[in-house]
Order: sequence, then C-alpha cells, then structure tokens
Amino acid sequence: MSLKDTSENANCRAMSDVLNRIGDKWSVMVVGMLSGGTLRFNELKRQINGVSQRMLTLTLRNLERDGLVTRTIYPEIPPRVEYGLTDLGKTLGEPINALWDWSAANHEAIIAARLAYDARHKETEAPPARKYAGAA
Amino acid sequence: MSLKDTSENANCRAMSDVLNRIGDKWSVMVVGMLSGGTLRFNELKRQINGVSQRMLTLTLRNLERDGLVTRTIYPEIPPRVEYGLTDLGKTLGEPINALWDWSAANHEAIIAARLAYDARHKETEAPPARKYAGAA
DNA sequence: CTGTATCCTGTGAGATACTG
DNA sequence: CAGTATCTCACAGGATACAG
Repeated sequence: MSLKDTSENANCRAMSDVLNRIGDKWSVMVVGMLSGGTLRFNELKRQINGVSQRMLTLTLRNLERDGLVTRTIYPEIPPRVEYGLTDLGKTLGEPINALWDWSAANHEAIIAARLAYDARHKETEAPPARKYAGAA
Repeated sequence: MSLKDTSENANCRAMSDVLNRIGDKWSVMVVGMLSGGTLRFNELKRQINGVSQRMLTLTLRNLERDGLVTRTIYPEIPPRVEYGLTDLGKTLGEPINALWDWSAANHEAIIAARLAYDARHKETEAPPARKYAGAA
C-alpha cells in the first residue's frame, strides 16, 4: 500500500495512530532501551536521560496498552516491576531502527540544509520586532 | 548503531531531531503525497484531508528548510508554486514506508491490545475520567 | 521502589482575516 | 492562488508532593 492514500482513511488513520506512538520520543527511547532486555522502572528512568517520572509512567502505560510492552509486577517489598518488549514490540523495533539509521546517516545533511536555508533567507527576511509599516 | 545509546547524545539528538519531523503527521502526509510527484499548494491542501492552510504552510516550510522538499515559484498571475521531494526527501520515503507498512500490518493487533487492556482494567480499576483535566 | 494526583507553563494547531 | 498574521483553546509535559 503506497503512501498516497489520504482519501483512503483506513490506512491513513492506522498510520496516524502509530505515528502518535512513534513520534513520541520517549516511546522510541523506551522501545530502544527494552530491546536490550527487560528493565525495571528506575533503571529505565536512569538510562533514559531527561525523562520525568510522570512521562515515563504514561509512556509505559501507553506502550503496554498498545501491546508493545509487558509489565510484570513482583509483589515484594520493596516493590519491583519489570518491563520488556512483547513480540509485537520487537517487530516495531525494526522499522524504528531503519529510521534511526536514516537519522544517523542524514542528520548532518539536514543540519546543513537548515543552515543553507537560514542563510538564504536572512537576506530576504526582516527583523522580528517589526509590526506596522507606519512610518519607518 | 543500536538503539541503546541514550548516553551517546549525538545519535540521540539526531533521532529526536528527525523524530520531530517524522512524528508530525502532516509532514508524513506531505512526503507521502509528494512521493507521487510534484504538487501545487492547493492540490496538497485538497488531498491531505483536514490540514489547515496554516499547518500546511508551516509543514512545507520546515520540510523545505530541512532539505526534504523543493519549492518552485512560477511568477505568474495567478501565482503558482510547486512542491516536490528532494533526493534526501525520497530516501526518507523508504523508512517511512517501512513504518507505514508496519502500521498497516499491525494496527489491528494494536486495536485489539487496547481493547483487551481496557477490558482488563475495567474490572480491576474503575476510574471513568482518567485524565486529570477532566472534572476540574 | 513504583507509582498517582495536582499545578503550571509552553507550545501545537484550528479558525479567521488580510495581502500580493 | 499562495501565503502571512493574530487570536484562542486545548493539551503535552515538567516539577512537585503524596501514597501503597
């Protein structure tokens, strides 16, 4: 199925749906982390630099709900919870990896393109504090 | 390069950066549309169902800035502007397609997982308004 | 340790109106 | 037709405090 099918809402919605998960950087991080094996909550939190407890919890819940991540509670004291990828989660790892590779391969090109673009438009574009053209 | 490298900030940032573009559904749509050939502004607007003029403009600007999309102005009356993919944009199409395929293939599984999850948690837990912004 | 509830802020994004 | 500017609202997400 090609990308051209916006009118075909079924696929379009599927993609949007998945994109909402993929596009979330924390989800991607979590899937990446867990691809190396199961981890506990705080292990994840430590390894994923910059994630807040709240976001990690929400991310994990969403991933779990979508059937991508498993959550195993060990009713001990202190409590222990381990997260891992489901089979579905593992298959998702592949397209994500493709994207990761693409990013690594082309990030520089993008940066360069941005610089070029900005340079190109610095001449054309006017300063930010310009409201009306009243007097000047 | 594996996904495991959050500590390795270079790749991590590259990924985040790219993800910010990929994660945006309009960007994905535009790239998808343009993969079939160049289109004019309003052609895009019509074909991408639900996009506002504003968002389409912003999306196109970002894609152009990132070197993924070309913008060609024909100084006619009425004005005509055509958008197309750059080579870089085309290469991006491939991982995106992989994701698209994954979505198509696994969307049902995800839907099912969600239903299962919701059912599983309706018994255990019974909070109707799960979002904090709900009742206020 | 593993979460949930709350507050607060910035930003994303639609609607609308105007310009060239 | 193509695009910019502005207003507005909702929501994502960080910080924090509390609970099991």
